[in-house]
Amino acid sequence: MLDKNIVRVAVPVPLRRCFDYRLPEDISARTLKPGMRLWVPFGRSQVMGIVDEVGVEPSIAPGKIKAAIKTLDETPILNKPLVWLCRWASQYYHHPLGEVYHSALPVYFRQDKDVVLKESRVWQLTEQGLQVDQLPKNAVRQTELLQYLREYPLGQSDEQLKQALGQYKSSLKSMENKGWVQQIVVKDDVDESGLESALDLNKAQEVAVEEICRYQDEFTAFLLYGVTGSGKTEVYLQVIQAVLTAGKQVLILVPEIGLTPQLLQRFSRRFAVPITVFHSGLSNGGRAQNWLQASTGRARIIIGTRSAVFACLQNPGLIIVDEEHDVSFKQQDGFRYSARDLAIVRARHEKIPIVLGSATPSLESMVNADEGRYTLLDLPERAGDAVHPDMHLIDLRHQKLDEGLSPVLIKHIHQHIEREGQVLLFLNRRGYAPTLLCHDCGWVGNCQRCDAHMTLHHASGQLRCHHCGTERRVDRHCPDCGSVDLRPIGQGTERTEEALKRHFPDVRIARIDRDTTRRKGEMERKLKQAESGEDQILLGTQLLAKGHHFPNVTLVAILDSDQGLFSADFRGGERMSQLILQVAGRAGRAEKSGEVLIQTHHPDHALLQYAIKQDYRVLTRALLEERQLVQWPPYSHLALLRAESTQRNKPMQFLREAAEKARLLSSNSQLMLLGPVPAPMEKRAGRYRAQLLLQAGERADLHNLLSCWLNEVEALKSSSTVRWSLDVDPQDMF
DNA sequence: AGCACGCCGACT
DNA sequence: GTCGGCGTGCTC
Repeated sequence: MLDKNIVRVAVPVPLRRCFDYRLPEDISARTLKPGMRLWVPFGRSQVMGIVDEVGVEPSIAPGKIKAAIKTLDETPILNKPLVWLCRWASQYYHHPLGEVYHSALPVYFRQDKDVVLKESRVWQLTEQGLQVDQLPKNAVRQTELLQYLREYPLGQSDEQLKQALGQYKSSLKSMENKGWVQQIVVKDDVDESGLESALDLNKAQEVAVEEICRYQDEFTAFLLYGVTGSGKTEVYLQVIQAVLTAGKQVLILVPEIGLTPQLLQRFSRRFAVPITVFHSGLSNGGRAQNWLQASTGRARIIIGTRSAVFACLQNPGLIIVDEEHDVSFKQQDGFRYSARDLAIVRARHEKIPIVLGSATPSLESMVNADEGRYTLLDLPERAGDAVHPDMHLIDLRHQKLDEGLSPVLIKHIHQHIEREGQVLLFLNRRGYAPTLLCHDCGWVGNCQRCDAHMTLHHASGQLRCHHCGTERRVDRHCPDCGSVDLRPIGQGTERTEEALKRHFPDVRIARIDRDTTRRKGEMERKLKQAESGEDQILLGTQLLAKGHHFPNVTLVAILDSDQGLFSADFRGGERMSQLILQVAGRAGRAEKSGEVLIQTHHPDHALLQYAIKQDYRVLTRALLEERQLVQWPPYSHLALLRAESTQRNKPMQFLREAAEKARLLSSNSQLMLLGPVPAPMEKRAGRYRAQLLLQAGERADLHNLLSCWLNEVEALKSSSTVRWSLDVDPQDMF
């Protein structure tokens, strides 16, 4: 029997069900809507829940139902399309609805507190400030601020200044005291003078813009496939212009925080509309404010990382997913959603176009385009005069290497530096050396908590485990036999930097990896310096491969491509190919022609051979044939049940029982069970891990099974002895 | 996930 | 005699 005073509430606990509450007299069932926040008693405490349904049949005895305390909203904080998206995601990823809602909301909204949207303010130069031309040499910060604000006549928010310049507050204050800058309240209709104007488009760009704009009021998915430098961003900008003109909002998803400042600056030079950002670098307060900017419709452009796919929008008109192939769109723990996939689902539901952009689209997207679900927009030319870089393999076999650098490579670095070019080197291993070995007794620096070696970090004199973070001081002596003959084995960026310094003593070398960019803002500072061309050799990990523009780079080299070629993950080849082509895009963008060198022990490997021809289409065809042959995605669909415990046998035992249940349920469907097997690195951070893979030809078969199966899995006694989770469409199997 | 209840070991 | 270990069970 339906009772209008009973509401179903999604509470932030890892339970795949909702809880019922009775409405007290001061809350009317009529004003309560799904998507509203409700303050409710839960266990011994009180939590914020989201109303899922009003007027339901109670699922437990009426006597057990508690009364809700109060509502926290007058209108639903999550609008209808967002409630729909969260419910959809909860079902698709089989993740508790309460937790899905929770990840869609900034932490501020989880508390019993009022959050109101403040006016947005920006800093501008005053007349007086514009006239200042020379500052004392030591006023570095002020000079920077002055220059920077000149570029933005419409002003910059605290947020934007912080992103661009880091620590700036005190310098700005003293400039304010001198009357050079002032803070003004942004009006919603800003004047458009001083903005950059649109660039001329080439034929392909023009077609892309026209195509996308043609479908402004319906769902269409576009795959914007364009090599680096083909002018994807200009296509985005012109399409955004059209959407803004129509009075709608644009949501742009990017893979990394590191990419937001660049985009933010480019957009704010082009559009006179409020822009807001969503990413993990924001404070809680900032997050809440930006969220409100988007949900009230004040912000017209919203740029963010993964979680921004849940940004509540007043009037969305377009979604863009930039670098759609990037794995960071998939959340790797907890609620394991793919922001790219949810963005598609969202666009379809909101009836708006979505653009997926990449120079190296994922195989999934390529197949979707081939089969007509996405409209392919090809940007074949490099804008401007830039040409494809020359790409060559360096055969490392029988070569005498100096810390992983071949003589051929060293010669090329010399040549490029002599010609004033900049050199970019990739080595995907930070630290000094992957491990430390005792030459006398064979002791190696293993991690106690993981099945892994500890990486030697020379500068800090430590062995550090990159999987759990454990650190240990390095002695002069072997801990086992006391010998002093301890030898670092293999190369990391720290060691390669040392070798480079030896070869190029007069050259400025910058190392960019997580170790050298630990401090906040350090990454931005280093990149800025690198982009200016001040450093002649840039050495870094994959951090460097993502979307940064280094206009002076003429030589790019991958020092060790072999580890990617023989990865245990079936996506290893795809990742490696994407990396090579992304990296190649960093070479020779401007007037200087570029060169790309790849060091390998397997110069005949088919993937490398395809990659150096720089034809991603041919490459994907080869990769897809392989996938089809063994029926891996995109030709099948996967779900991975993971389990971990501090006791070695528990995860396997639980997964064996779970597999048995699955076998019983799936006797007549096309479902394959692979495993359970111990995870490739069985022990990590002191926990033993195992996994069970489910594979199905049809997505529907998989999902039909999952719902029933998880209920049974939950009911297993062994399920409470392990930590387990389901990963739908896993990206990284390990 | 929290948080309690509950039944067995080494301590002031 | 207590303090506290973490196994098990519940949360409307």
